[in-house]
Amino acid sequence: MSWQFDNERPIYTQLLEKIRILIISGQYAPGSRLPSVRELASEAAVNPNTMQRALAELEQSGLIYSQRTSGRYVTEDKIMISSIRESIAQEKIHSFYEEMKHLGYSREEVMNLLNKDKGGSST
Amino acid sequence: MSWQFDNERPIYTQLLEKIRILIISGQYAPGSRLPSVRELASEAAVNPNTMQRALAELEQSGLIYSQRTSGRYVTEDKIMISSIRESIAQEKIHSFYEEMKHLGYSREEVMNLLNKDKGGSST
Amino acid sequence: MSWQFDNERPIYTQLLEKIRILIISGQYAPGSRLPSVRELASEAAVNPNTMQRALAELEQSGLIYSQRTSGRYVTEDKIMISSIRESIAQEKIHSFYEEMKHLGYSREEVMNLLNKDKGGSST
Amino acid sequence: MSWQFDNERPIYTQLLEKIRILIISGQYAPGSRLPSVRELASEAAVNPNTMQRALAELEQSGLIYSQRTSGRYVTEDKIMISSIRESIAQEKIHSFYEEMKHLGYSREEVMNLLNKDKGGSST
DNA sequence: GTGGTCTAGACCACC
DNA sequence: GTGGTCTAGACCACA
Repeated sequence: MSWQFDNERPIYTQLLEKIRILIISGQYAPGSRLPSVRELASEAAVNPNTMQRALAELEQSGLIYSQRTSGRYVTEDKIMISSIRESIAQEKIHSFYEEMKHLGYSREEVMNLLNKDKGGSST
Repeated sequence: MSWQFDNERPIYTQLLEKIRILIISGQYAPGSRLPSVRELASEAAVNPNTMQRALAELEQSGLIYSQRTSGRYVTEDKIMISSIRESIAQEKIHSFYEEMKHLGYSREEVMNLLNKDKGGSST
Repeated sequence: MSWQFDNERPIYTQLLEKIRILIISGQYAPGSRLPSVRELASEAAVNPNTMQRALAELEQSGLIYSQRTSGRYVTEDKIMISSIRESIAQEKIHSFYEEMKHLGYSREEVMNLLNKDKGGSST
Repeated sequence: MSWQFDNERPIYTQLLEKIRILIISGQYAPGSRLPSVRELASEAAVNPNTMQRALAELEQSGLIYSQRTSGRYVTEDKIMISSIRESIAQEKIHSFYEEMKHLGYSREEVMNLLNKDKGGSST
């Protein structure tokens, strides 16, 4: 797990997105218990309050819920998880496509470029 | 031209990106003169200082240059413009592709989704 | 019986209120014997300690009393029961009325709205 | 303005509700600027962070929005304001009515009690 | 001066 | 030990 942040955006936002990815991609399974706030915070090397805030926002979105004293759990609602996954993907695709159009690329050109990137190393 | 901003990122950054797009996509032609800071600022409904800052950063990148008394001009260097265009595109493609991989989408799935978005309305 | 809880308030408080309602509304008759802590706890799917605490507080208020060996009983004092019932009702009415006033509703408007809700389904 | 809190619920929740009432009842007019976080915090005698949190939640609900550096403003959307007002009222009425039913009061009895409370002093 | 973020640390109710 | 709240205080980017 990477847990590295850029300074452009708030840390809690980046935490939120990272954990959301872990849930959406199934690495935190539906219904499973998350590590405690303190554990996650120390693992990510942030203040527990910061992690707390990220989790609180995730909770508000419904992806996780907290059980008063026993910990936090991923929602069991697989439909919600996959629908969030899809809506995030849709949003990313749409905005990506728009940005490329603004740069003056047609759909075909975008496709070509995407194909070229196929073997690219990742970060 | 839209000129609407979100509160997540500094306005001057958003201005910078918008103007850069205008140059890269050719709507501000190479060698042409930009509107004055005041004009641009009032058009975008921002503080002239903010617009000034955006232009200053653009100038630093070499995309525009200022002529002492007569104003600011887009660079005549078409090579630079197109190379910036391409590097921005490459970067967007790469990060987009990475993000989709994190969401668990394969290249083929991304392609399919992109094709589906074909007829989507734009903003 | 529902026995479902929200996370905003302590569970033992919610248990307490629910049982108090059962007594006040007569579903646990004056002088009758309550189910054992274990029974109640398993029925409500909570930890026996939690149920215990709820009952202890109820006992303190005088609504129930415990008989050394034979269990807990609802008080025979019908006057006390009905007076508690009325004071709770008064309190609810008063605070409800105040809240509606804060929202800017006159007494007449409240009455109208209450009449409209007449046929509403309940949870 | 009262600004007194009970210990049962988080302070930021109570702050949120109080400010929401001020907006909904029109005491903070649509489009008007709110006092700064620091002002509000000192007025309510709470830590600025606590006030900040309350305002952040209000912002998320759409009732207020923050202008990067100039302050926070009440939404201009009067429709939203009045619809929130009504939904809060509906919710209060419904739950009040339900609670009274649980206590064993019929609609007519509730009406009578409400009428009696007519001249009651408030807190 | 404005909103916003982050840290450090303490304290609490709950189970 | 769990989540949660609150404080105090520092710091930052922004307009």
